[in-house]
Amino acid sequence: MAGPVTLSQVAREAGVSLATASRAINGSANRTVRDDLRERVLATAERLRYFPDANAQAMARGQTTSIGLIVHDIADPYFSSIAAGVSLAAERAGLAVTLASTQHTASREPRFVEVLTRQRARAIIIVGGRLDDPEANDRMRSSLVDFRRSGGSVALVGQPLLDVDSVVIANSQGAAALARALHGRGYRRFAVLGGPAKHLTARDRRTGFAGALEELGTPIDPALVVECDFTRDGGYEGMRALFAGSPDVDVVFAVNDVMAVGAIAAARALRISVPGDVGIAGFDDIVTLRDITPALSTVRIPLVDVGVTATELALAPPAADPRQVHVEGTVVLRESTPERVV
Amino acid sequence: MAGPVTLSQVAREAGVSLATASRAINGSANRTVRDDLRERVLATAERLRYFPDANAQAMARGQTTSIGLIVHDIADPYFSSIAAGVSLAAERAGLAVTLASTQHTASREPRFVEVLTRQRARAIIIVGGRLDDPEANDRMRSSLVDFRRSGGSVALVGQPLLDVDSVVIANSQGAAALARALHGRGYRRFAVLGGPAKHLTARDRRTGFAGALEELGTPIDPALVVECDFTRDGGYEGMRALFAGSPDVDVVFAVNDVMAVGAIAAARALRISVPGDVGIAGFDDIVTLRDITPALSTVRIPLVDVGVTATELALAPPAADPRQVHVEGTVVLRESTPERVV
DNA sequence: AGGCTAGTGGAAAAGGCTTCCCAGCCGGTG
DNA sequence: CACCGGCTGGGAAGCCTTTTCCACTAGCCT
Repeated sequence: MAGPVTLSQVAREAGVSLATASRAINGSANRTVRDDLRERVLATAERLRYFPDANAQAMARGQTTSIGLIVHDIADPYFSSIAAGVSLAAERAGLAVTLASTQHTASREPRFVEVLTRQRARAIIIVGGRLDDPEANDRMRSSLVDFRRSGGSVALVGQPLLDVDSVVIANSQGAAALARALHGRGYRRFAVLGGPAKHLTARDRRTGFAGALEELGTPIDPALVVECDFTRDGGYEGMRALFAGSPDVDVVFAVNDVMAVGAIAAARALRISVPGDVGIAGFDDIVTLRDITPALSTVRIPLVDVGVTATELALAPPAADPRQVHVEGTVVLRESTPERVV
Repeated sequence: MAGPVTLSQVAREAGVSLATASRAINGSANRTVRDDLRERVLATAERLRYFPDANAQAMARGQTTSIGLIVHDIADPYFSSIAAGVSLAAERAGLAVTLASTQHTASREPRFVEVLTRQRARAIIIVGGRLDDPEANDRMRSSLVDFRRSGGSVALVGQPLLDVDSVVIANSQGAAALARALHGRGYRRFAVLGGPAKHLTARDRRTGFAGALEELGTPIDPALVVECDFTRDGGYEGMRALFAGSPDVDVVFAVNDVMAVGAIAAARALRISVPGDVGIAGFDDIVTLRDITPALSTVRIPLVDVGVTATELALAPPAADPRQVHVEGTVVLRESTPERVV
C-alpha cells in the first residue's frame, strides 16, 4: 500500500511491460518506444509521482550517481569555499555529493573512505594538506586502493602524496612571491607563524618564504619561525609567543589568513600596532576576511576553482599515471603591509 | 575478476552459504552463527577486502544510511557552521550526509529534494530562511510531500512554514533584545540594513528590532530601514544608500554579521568612523568574524548546535504534528557599539 | 526411547531496476 | 509471394544483500 511508487506500478497502470516503462522513462540508448506508449508511461509516472529508486538503479547499472568529498572541517572557510566548487561541478555532472568532515582527526579519513567505498561512490575528492605522518598516509593509501578496486576514482587537493590525481596548490611559489613582494616594499626583518611542524601545506609555505628571503640576501632567523596550530587560535598564541621575546621584526607572515587574523588580534592585545609597528601577511585570501582591518596582504588562491578542478579531474577518464594540475596563487598587497619607509 | 568483492565470493571462499556469511558479518538479530564459522567468514572478508554494497543493503533492508542537507550556500559561514553540526550528528548516528547547495536559487530547492527522494534518504535537513513567496513554498511543500511519502522525514531550520519539524531561531526576540541593549547603551537614532523585503529571516529581525524600539519610545523612521541583499555586498551597498541621504543616525543594525561587515567597509570608504560617528551591530556571531575591527556587537546563535538539533529532530521517531524547537540568541555587545556618551 | 525444543546451516525469495534476447509485425525487395 | 531486416514490445535474467522458511542435529525431558 504505502511506500514509494515502483516502476512496476507505473507499468501496470500504464498497461505496458516493465521493460517498456523503463525505456520510456530513461530513454534507453539504441532503443525507441512508440510515441503513444512513451507518453502514456510518462503521464502515468507523473500522475503517480514516481521517482526511480537510485539504489536500485545503481545496482542494475553498476554505477552510482554520487561522489564523496572529504574535508578537514567544513566550518572552516577554506574548506567550505572548495566545497562550494565541488558542489557546483557535481551538480553540473548530475551527481550528488556526500560530505565527510573529519574534524582534523586523521583517523577519520580512512573511515570515511570506507564509507564511500561501501556507497560505491564514483569518485572521492580529498581536500586538505597531508601530514608528514607516513603511517597515516599509508593507511590512507591502502584505503584508497580498496576504493579504487571497487571502481572509483580519486582526486586530491594538496600534496600529491597518495598516488592519485592531484590539484597541487603552489604553496611554496606563492609564499616565495609574497616574500619578494614584501621585500620590495622595504621589509627586511621577517618572522613567520609557521603552523604545525608536520603539516605539509604549512611547511611548503614556510620553506618557500624562507627560501626566497635567503635568495634576497635577507635570510630569516630560524628562531623567528614559530610553530603553532593552523587555526585562528594558533595564530594568536604564536604571535604572543613570538613577541614574548621582543624580537627585532618588521613583518610577520602567518601561513594562512585565519592565523593572520589571530595574529592581528594578539597584536591588538599586546598593544602592538599593525601595520605601524609590524606588518602582517597571510595566505589564501579568504573571502569572508577581505574586510578585516587592516586589510590583509595575502596570496589569493582561487578556492572555488580548485574545487571545480578537483572534481573534473576525478571525473575525467582515468589515466595511467597520476595527473597533477598546478594552481598558482596571486600576491595581493593591502594595508597590513604598506610601503615601508626606512 | 575485477569489480568489487561480493558477499558470494566471501561465502564461497570461506566455504559457507551466502546466508551464513551475511549473518556472520552483520551479526543478525535472533540468529547466531557458530563461532568457528563466523571467524572463518570474518577472516575471509578481511583477507579479500570485502566491503558490503550499501546500495544492495539499502534495497534488501528497505532503508538507506544517508540523510540530505540542503543549504543556500555552503561557502557562507552561517551555513557551513550549521553543516558542521549536521555532519557531526550524522556521524554519531552512523549516517552519511548528502550535501546540496542551492546557490540562493529557490528553484533548485525542490530539485534537490527530488534527488534526495530518489536516493531514498532517511531524512532531509533544510537550512535557510524561507522567502515570502507562496508559490515557491508551495512547490517545496509538494516536493516534501513526495519525499515523505517515500518514507523520509524532514526537519527545517527557519520559519516553520512547510508543515515539518522545525528548529526555529528566535530572530525577532533576538533582534528585540539587541535593540533594548543598544538603547540601554544610550543609542537613540537607529537605522537598519534590512535585507531583502521577502526574506523572512531578515524580516523577523527587522520587525523584532523595530517593535522593541517602538516599545522603548524611540520608534524607527521607516525611511531608515533600507532594503538590500542578505550578503556582504548587500550590506555595503545598503550602507552607501543609507548615508547618501546623510541621515541623523547614531547606530546601524545590519540583519546579519556578513552584512555588518560590508557596512563597516562602506563606512570606511565613506570616511564615517565606526563607532565614533556611528555604531554598527550585526546578528549571528559568525566565528570567523569575531576578530574584525571594531569587534562587532551581535546576537550569538549557537549555529553548530542548531545543526545538531535539526538532525536529531529529523531522525527522531515521527510525531503526529510538526514539532518546533526554539533556539534563543544571546546579545553580545562589543566595541562596535560602545556606551554612548550623550 | 520417543518426542520436543533449541540451535544452526542453507536454499530461495524478495527488493526495484536495467538490459539481453526473443518474438511478432511491418514494409520492402527480388 | 516468400523472405529479410528493422522496429518495437515483453519475458526473464541479473545486480548484491537480507531474511524467511525449511531441514537437520543434538540434547533434554518424561
